[in-house]
Amino acid sequence: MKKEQTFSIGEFSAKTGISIRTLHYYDDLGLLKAERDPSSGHRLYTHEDLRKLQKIVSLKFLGYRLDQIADLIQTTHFDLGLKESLQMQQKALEAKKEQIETSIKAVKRAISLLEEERELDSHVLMSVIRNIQTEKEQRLWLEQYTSKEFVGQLYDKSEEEMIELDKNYIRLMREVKKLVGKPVDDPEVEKLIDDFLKVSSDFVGEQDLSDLESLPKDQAETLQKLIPSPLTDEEEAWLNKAMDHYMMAKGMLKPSQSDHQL
Amino acid sequence: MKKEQTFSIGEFSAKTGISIRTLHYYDDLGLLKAERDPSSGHRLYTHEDLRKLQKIVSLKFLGYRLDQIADLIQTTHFDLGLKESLQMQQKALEAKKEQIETSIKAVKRAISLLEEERELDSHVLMSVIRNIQTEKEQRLWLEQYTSKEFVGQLYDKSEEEMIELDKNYIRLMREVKKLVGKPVDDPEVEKLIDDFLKVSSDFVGEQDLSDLESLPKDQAETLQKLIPSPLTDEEEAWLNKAMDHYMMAKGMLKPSQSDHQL
DNA sequence: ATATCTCCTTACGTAACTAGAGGTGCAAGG
DNA sequence: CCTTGCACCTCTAGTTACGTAAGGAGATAT
Repeated sequence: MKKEQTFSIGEFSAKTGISIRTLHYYDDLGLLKAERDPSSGHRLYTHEDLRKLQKIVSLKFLGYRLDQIADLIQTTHFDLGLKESLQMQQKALEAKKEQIETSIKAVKRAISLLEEERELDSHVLMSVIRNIQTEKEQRLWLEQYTSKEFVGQLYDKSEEEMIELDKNYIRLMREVKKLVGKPVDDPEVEKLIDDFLKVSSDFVGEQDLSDLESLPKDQAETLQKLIPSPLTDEEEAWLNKAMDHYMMAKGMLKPSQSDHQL
Repeated sequence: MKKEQTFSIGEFSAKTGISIRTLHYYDDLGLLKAERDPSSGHRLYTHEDLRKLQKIVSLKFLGYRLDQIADLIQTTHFDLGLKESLQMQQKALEAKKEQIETSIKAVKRAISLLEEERELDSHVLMSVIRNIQTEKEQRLWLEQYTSKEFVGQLYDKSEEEMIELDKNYIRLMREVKKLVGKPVDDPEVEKLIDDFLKVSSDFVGEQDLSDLESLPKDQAETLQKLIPSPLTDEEEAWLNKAMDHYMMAKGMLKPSQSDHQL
């Protein structure tokens, strides 16, 4: 005759910090079935249940879903089989972590941009964010066609450089949106294109562009999908026209696919 | 007459990587309403919609919920008002990140324990995990009653020390589970308690225990809730008895609340 | 006798989709 | 002409891990 101390669901909930509703739920699922007081129908929890619940909570903490936990708590001894499973959990968790870290990076950059500019076009901000979001894909994609070093030089910049680039980018986009529609030979427009080219060359730094220029045209389209533009169709068309005109005027040939993407 | 190129939902989905279902869903929500071909009823997406979708995806990336996004995409210009909102996002994201990091830590430790031991009692492993999970609370709680330095010395150990401690812990628990029921004056039991005390003193290191011993008894209970034991009631009771006997025999007084918790 | 307390069950709400069933319109192949 | 297939449509239900609320029973306190 063990005196088997039991607890009501309320006591058990208070003891463990797990809500009554959750205990009901686990009971319904069969994950943690409590005995019943035959007269009242009230659930009775034992010390044994307490340990079982601790197991459940721990496994949940490791990232397992309840149905997986239902399987796992059957076994009283863990062996190397669990190791594999744990390694999968680890990978899943690390993926989540990385994705959150990228988001944090984007949020931070958005904040510092807002601090500098105090008001900006939503499309512009969005395109900056989307750029961060897709950076990894962009790199992987570019590495396919160029080299790892090239990509590294392109992307691995310091915090300040990044912000500087963002600011320039924003300024340029603002200008474009302001000047759109003006004749392509307007001096203001010419200055804009000048600026554009300067910022672009700052961006790529002192590296060799031949890698980039050897990209076939159809793949440049794929790249465009990865790097979103904050411009409307008209703005984009106008900018292309202005670019072409500038190139022609300066005798820099090739009035075809001018690429103004950063 | 703008030629307004439009896309079917399939094309749009392929272009953006967002599933057709999701596009339907966004349409139903009113988040991204597509025009309809009057004859077929098919959805028609424009370039405008593309940019809107990019905004949606970007905001989702920043951690906003769809209903919040529905509000946010109304405004075409962002200002300092958004900054606060972004800072909240940042905090939320960082909280998530921390929690994931703790989980990763737990998973890693579980893995390395499994590698060392190759098979172990599930309760023991769970209690190790739960210990990691509640470490923060334990620290906060202890800091209330002792000092920050004391707590720091207790918890801030190197990776190897941690694993070493875990291994000792596991060994002790295994021993307890093996010897449970033996008479308290059995030499094996005595050796176990010896071991227990040695490991405990290794754990607290060369620091002053007076801080810990001044904890009132009722609060020691609270601590027990935070630090789960992998032992069954019998095992626990037996261990307490053995402890008391050991203390008495060695003339170390106080046969009351022996505390074998790590 | 009534109010309060703890417990019970049933069932709907949440977030952001995914999956499936069942149906329409249109083009090409037999 | 009929069928097949494709791309699209709508509508319903399922997913995860609960939270919240409604309505009721039995025990205790005033």
